[in-house]
Amino acid sequence: MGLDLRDPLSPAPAYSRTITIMAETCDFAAFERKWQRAWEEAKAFEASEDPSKPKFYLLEMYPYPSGRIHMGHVRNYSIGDVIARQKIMAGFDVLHPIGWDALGMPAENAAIKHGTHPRDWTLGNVAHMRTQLKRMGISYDWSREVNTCLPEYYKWNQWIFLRLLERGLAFRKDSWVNWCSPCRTVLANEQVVGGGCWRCETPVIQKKMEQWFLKITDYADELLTGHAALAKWPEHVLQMQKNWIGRSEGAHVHFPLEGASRTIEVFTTRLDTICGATFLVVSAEHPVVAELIAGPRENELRPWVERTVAEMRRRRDVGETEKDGRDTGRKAVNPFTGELVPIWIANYVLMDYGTGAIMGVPAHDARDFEFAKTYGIAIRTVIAPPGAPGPFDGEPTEVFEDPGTLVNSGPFSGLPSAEAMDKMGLHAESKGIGRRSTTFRLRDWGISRQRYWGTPIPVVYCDACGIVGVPDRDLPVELPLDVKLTGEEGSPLERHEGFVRAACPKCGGPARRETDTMDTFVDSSWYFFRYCSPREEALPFRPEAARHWLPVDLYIGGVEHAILHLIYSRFFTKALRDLGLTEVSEPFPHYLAQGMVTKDGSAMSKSKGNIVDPDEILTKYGADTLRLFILFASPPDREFAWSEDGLEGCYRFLLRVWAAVHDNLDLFAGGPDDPAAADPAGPGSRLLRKTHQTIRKVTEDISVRFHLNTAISSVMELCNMIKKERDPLRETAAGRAALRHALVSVIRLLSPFTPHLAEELWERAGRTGLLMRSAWPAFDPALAREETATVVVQVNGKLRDKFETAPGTPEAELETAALALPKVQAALGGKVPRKIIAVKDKLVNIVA
RNA sequence: GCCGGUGUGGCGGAACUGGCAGACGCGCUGGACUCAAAAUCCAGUCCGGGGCAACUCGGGUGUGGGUUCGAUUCCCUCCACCGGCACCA
Repeated sequence: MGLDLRDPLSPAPAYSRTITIMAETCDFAAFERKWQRAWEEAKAFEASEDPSKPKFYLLEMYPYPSGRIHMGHVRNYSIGDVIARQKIMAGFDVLHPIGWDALGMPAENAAIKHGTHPRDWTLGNVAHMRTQLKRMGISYDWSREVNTCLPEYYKWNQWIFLRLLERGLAFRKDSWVNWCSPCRTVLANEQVVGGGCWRCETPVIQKKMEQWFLKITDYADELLTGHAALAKWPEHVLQMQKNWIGRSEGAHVHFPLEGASRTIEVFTTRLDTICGATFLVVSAEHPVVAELIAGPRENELRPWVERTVAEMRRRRDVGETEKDGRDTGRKAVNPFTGELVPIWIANYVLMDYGTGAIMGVPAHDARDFEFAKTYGIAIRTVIAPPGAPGPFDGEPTEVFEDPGTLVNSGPFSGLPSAEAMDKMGLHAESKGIGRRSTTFRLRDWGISRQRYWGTPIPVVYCDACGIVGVPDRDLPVELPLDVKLTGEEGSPLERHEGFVRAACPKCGGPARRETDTMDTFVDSSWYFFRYCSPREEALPFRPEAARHWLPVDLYIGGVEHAILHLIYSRFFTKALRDLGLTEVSEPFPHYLAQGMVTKDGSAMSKSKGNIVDPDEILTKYGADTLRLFILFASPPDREFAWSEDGLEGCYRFLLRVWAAVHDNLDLFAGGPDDPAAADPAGPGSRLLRKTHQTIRKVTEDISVRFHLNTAISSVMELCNMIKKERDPLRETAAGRAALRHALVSVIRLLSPFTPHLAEELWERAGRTGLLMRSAWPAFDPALAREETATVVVQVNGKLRDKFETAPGTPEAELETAALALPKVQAALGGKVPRKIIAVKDKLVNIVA
């Protein structure tokens, strides 16, 4: 070989080879466009819903149309494309859709800044990004494209909302909510990350507002138990969701208030420690506080309570603060011991978890211990550590939080913790003083947003009828386009008279329209259903279409949505199931969490200034090189480090493939590739075997392990062998057949990764019809089988020699052969083997 | 603090079920081609020692231990980094 590999982006040189073949310039730019057009004309990627084929629904997270695609998108969509294309060739009916998560604040902020309309800004971005994705050659079924900012999409957000409203799963609540000042809107708990806004990182403050919520907590238990069906999710994502849902088993117990008819209810996960409850603490925000402080000390306590409440609201979500409390002077009865215990108000008890009140068991809870030490409250041991001698009547000097054996607990003394919790729960239930129960950390999903560019919440407020849902026939409630976006406080919709003023659908009287819009995570919670029947006009999606396609067979996307989108979507799917629209309970049984794209050690970001723009790379190298590199440099679920040198290496590899095919172009003149013409025992046998081993490896790496990087390296290995063995092989007919078969296999195996180059070489090798329409290569296990096995010989575990043998040679023969090796004898140095371990086709280890 | 993940050459990474550590690529070194450079091609490249040499000896997968004939792989300890949760009773 010795082909001239010119820079394909320089003008085509009139260059001829002196050997046998005309060198054609490898013009990526030209043939990438050519094949993109050919696929489009052939509708090669439109899902057929052909019942004779097995279906495969492959989904990648749809992008927010921010303006341009970034490397994270390139990676996500390149990974998906390899799998989609391989599945298509393997005979599946593949649904591989794309759309736009097109509502949201950036559009509105851009509009305020640049005086454009969010709609124009968004649609402009969509148009640009669509051409970028097409330039990447991703195998999307563009006929199913959805765009959430169009009324034809968000109409169905409203429809679903109304169904949830009818079932009480959407409700209005006046509560403290997370407020982000720069974004001028409320945020859901999931959207507060480390105390700050998930978008702009500004610390959120608490505001009391009446808001719309979706009752995700109704599904808390199922969201957790559903994990059993998610065996193909990464462990850490399940763990994150588990933490987020925060299920705790325990008991609710009533402590009667002394001198009153009411009780204070607490939640505990350690009912076994209740006899050690020497005080009660209520959150400073607890409604009972007003009653507790009423009386002579009110003037003393009220200012402290007010200060503490203000402090707690400001500090919410920012870690531990010093414990501070006040004794109310009031007492409650411990229902298990009958003792009177003091009631304290403190800053360390959260109002929105459990009941907002706890029993203080200082001997067995570190926080209560700290509090009791500070304020001199009695501490009593009720759980003995295993094997501890006792007695347990004095005050302990440290906390013991593990389970143990009950002491000082009346009739329950002597029981182990687990058993005591059961018995004491039953006791509480029979006496009517409490019940065993489960509590969750998960909160209902606040979906109201005080911004313009979102789905209008379809309700009106009528003085006579109250909250009234907009009737289905009046959907969509369209977002008015004639609004003034000024960036002032309050929703622009509030100031839009024509929008706000409405007639009550019930009584016809004057009514006011809801001006909040929906969280955009509502849109993405069901978009994968819409893809199944994207132009459906009677329902959000056709149930039969959903039945055909759902669940999504493989979902690919970044892990940053582990407890946002991925938990909301699971909730929506269950809610839609309960509405009778689908039968699936889990939308994504298989989730592949793609790793981050980094450069110089940190994630690509504007603030770090380490962004590489895919457009630049596409212009310089083309789509195939970019795709290949981003898939080759690391496995999909790991971090990916950008490197221009590595990219260059992939580019060179593709030129070598181009050269290898052109250098042997004469072999393809004789008709189709026929592996039978290659002789498994003849001159091309090594290459033939390597070819079939490579087909096997690439097939498995793509479809079983998703190790796309090793799939690519195995094709590289095959290319290296082709190059090395080319000249002698061309001497014989069998050799030429093996060479041709290997080259054709390289083209076909590369097609999911570098589809344009593969199509181009397929055509140049004389094949007719699209490579995409041809079948995925099958491997012949007989041809892939090694004809010899290498047996390594160790002496005392150290490698000393190796030899070749026929596969399946019995262990006894291997032992004899190994002992006969001179190097082995030398290593033994006359010592007599004590033991010999032989493993068929693998090794002999001689222990002396 | 609790939970989860990761740790392998100069770099990205490979080794699938406990059996040849470092595939493939980058980078680097030397050579060919060239007036020269680039590109391309060929050869080498875990570390250390010995040999003119085909070679040979020793060490080596974050640390320390364990199980095993044999450990990157299984178990325990510790360390580092990344991520989640965090006064959740």
